[in-house]
Amino acid sequence: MHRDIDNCQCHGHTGCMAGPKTLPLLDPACCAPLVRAPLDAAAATSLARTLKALADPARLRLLSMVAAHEGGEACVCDLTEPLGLTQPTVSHHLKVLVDAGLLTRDKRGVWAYYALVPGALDAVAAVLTSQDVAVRI
Amino acid sequence: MHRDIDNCQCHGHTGCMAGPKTLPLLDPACCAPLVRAPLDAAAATSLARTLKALADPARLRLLSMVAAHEGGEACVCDLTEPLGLTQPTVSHHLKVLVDAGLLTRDKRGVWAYYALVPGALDAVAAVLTSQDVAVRI
DNA sequence: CCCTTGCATAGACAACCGTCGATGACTGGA
DNA sequence: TCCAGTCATCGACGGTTGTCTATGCAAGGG
Repeated sequence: MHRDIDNCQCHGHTGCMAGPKTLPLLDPACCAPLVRAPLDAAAATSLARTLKALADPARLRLLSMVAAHEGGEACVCDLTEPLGLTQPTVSHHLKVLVDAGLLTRDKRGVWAYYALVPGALDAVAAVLTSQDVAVRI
Repeated sequence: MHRDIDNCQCHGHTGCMAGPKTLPLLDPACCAPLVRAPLDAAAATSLARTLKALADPARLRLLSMVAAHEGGEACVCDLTEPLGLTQPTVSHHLKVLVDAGLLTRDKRGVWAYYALVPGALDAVAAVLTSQDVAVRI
C-alpha cells in the first residue's frame, strides 16, 4: 500500500522543481495530489491556506475581473465600483490574494496594477484533481 | 470584448448538462471558468461555498484519508485517531464535506461509511483552471 | 431487557474574518 | 507650494468558524 511520493512525476505545472521561491505556499502540496495518498499535517495546512484565500466571493470575483480586464491587469479603481465594496475592503482582499501567491502587484505612478500569477490557479487545480491531464494549448 | 458565456463549451466534467440535481453547488459556476469571464455575484458565492468546505487542513486530510482508505470508503472510527481530533469534531467536518457535495454518507449497521463523490473534486479543479484539458485515463 | 459501541447533535467558548469609516502616505500636476 | 487623486493601514464591530465536553440516539449482543 505504499504510494510513490518519492518517485514523484511532476506534470510540468508551475511551482514544481522550478527553483526555491516559486509559489511557496503550494510547494509542499506539490506532487501529492489529494486523492492519491493521505496528506500530512504540514501539506494540509499549506494547501488550506491557499484555498482559504480563494474561498471568498469577493476575492473570486476580483480574480476573474483582473483576468478579464484588458491587458490582464487592473488597478483598484477599476475594481471598486463593479464589485460594490469600498476601496479599503478591495485593497484588503487584493492583499490577501497577493500574499497567497495568486496575484502580483505592480505600482506604476499613482496606480497599483494587479495581475494573475501565471500558472498559480492551475497549480491549485492540479493538486485537487486526480486526473492525469495533458495541456491542449 | 464580449466573451462567450452563451456559446459555452462544456468539457464533459461532472455536473454540466447532466441533469437537474447533480452537484448543485457547482452548477452556477459551470461553464464559466474563473479566468475567462467575470464571475457574477451568484456564481462567486456558490463557488466560494464549495471552496470554503475545502479550505481547512482537517477536512483536506479527511478527504485524502477517505480516498486512500481501502475500498475508497472509511467510517468515523477509522479517521478519528490518525487525525488527532475528537470524534464530534470529525463528524462535524465530515458533515460539512457531505453538505458541500464532496463526500457521500452510507450508514450500514452501526457504522457510517464516507466516500468521495466521483468527479466532485475534478469539477472544482476544472473551474479553477484556464487550461483546456484532455483526460488521459 | 440492559449494556456496549458508533455516531450525531447541542451548547459554549475563543479565535478568526469581512466590512466599514477614518486617516496617513505618496504621486503628479497647477 | 499646495491640492487632488490613488492606495494602504488602522481600529472597531458583528458574524462566522473550529474545537471541545456533555448528551442523545440507534444498532446489536449478552
